[in-house]
Amino acid sequence: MSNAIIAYQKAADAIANSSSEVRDLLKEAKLDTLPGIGPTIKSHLEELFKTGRVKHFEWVLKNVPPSVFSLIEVPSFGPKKAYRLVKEFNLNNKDSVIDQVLKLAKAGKIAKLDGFGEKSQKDIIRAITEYRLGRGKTSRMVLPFAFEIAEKVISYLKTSPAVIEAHPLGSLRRMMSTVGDIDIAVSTNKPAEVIKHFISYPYQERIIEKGDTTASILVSGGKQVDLMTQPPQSFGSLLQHFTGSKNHNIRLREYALKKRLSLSEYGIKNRTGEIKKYASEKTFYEALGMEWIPPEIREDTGEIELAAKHKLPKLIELNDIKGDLHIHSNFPIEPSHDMGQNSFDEMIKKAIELGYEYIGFSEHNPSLSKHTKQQIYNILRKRKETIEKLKKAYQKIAIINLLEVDILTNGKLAIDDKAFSLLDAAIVSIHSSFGMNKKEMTKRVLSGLSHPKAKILAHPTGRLLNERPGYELDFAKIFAFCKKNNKALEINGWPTRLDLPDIIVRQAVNEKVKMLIDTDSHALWQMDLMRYGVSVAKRGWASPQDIVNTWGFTKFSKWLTI
DNA sequence: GCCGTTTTCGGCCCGACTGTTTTCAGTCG
Repeated sequence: MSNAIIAYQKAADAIANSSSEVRDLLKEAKLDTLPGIGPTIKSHLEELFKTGRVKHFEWVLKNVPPSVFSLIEVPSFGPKKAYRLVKEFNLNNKDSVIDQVLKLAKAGKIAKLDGFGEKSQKDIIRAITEYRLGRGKTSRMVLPFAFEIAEKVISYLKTSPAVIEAHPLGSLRRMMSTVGDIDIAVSTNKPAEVIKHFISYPYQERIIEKGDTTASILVSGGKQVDLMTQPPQSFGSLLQHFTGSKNHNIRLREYALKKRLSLSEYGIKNRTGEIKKYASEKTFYEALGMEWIPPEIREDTGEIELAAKHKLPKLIELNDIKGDLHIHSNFPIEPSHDMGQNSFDEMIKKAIELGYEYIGFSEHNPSLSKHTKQQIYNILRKRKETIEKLKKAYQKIAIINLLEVDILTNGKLAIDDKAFSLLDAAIVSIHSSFGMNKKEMTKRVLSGLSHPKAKILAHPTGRLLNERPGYELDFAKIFAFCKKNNKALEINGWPTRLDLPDIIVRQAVNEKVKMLIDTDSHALWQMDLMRYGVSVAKRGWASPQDIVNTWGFTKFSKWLTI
């Protein structure tokens, strides 16, 4: 592949992984701060945003029929094969090109081309037929769903004495918010025994494939789980390779090449061609002169350079969390949105079990349409009385009287100042009119956050994974406001939210904006979902000091001004 | 086209798999 193509792909990747809009970077003349964007691509982007087109691209594309791009959509067709077929048979209709290729293959005309044969022709028929059936396009699972499937399989695997270690691989191990495949690596000296144990998994629906060292099963729910085994002496290299990310591995190999070392899933090859195996990832990274890099940040966004200097930050861990502030009980608040399923008492006991120093209750505000201001006040007064009693009853844990208050379309909050006086502090959030533009939405959010008791902005982007992208906010403005006024942005651990997204967390960390991690629990069991919020924070390079609910209660309550 | 732990020039990740090959080219992860 041409090196210019690689350069363009790297640039595209940098833009996709940037937390800022290209348009904004352009405006602030910060475009070439993105790695992979140099003078040429920068000037192309400037031209694109100024005139809506790029002369250079038009010149390049003049010789590439659009039908080539349609054909590349089909797996097993790359640029070379697609271009060749389009040119050879003069297929210039981008809408019918795939059908035409299928027809040509069925008519036996493709096998006659130089470099093609009967087998390639059959492959083409199969590839297009599968593509037409929509295969290989299964949507990615949200992280907690995939993680729990993997966790069950892994704890089952560990019941076999032949299993020395077992870990998830790929995006699952890196704790990305959505996950494609569930792959698990097992360290063992008895692969046959492990495979046999694996395919006997009680929740297995079907064995897809069973080899000497690998196997795949379908588990209930229709998800595929792949297993690969490796002896302990080479387990580290395998784990490292299949954890990725692709970009992390590429950068790591480029780095190693400079030391005349070549990396692969088998180990590290030195200049004499000898391959050294690694039992652990720690020794693998150490052989490159680096400290071990947590999987969550293996995305080639600076972690390799810092690991080489042994200067990676200390990332937040689950046991740093000292309280959960976004909890919906079943108190009869007659709310605007979903009510919780469990009582204050049940949820407090669960928080104690989790070892928390404090817990904040934050049901939705009473519905505006069904109540007068006075009725809302009365409900909240009754709620405050109940919580005050609980504060006295529980010595082991501090209880905080919060509320999740809607920011209305006009930027006003759903309860008035009199009602606010009944609260310790409030979480504010958007639950309506998602269609507002970036400028209006930013204004609305900042207006809501400006109330002195509004300390936390919940699920800031409003996204729902696999459902909706969320609204747009001007995060530069939000960050500046939060920093100036001592507000915090929430990292919501709800499985389909995971909001803030990790790349925005990273930016908030850089801007020294405070955040906190909540579960948004509406039931007891959901209070265990904290670890997914923590994984988002970790992927955003957050340290304990960035997250206010890692603070002890004294410091935390001072920040909350109660 | 981009970039800097041998560098402002000379490189650019690695291996599996497949097919058409007899030493390689394309696609994929």
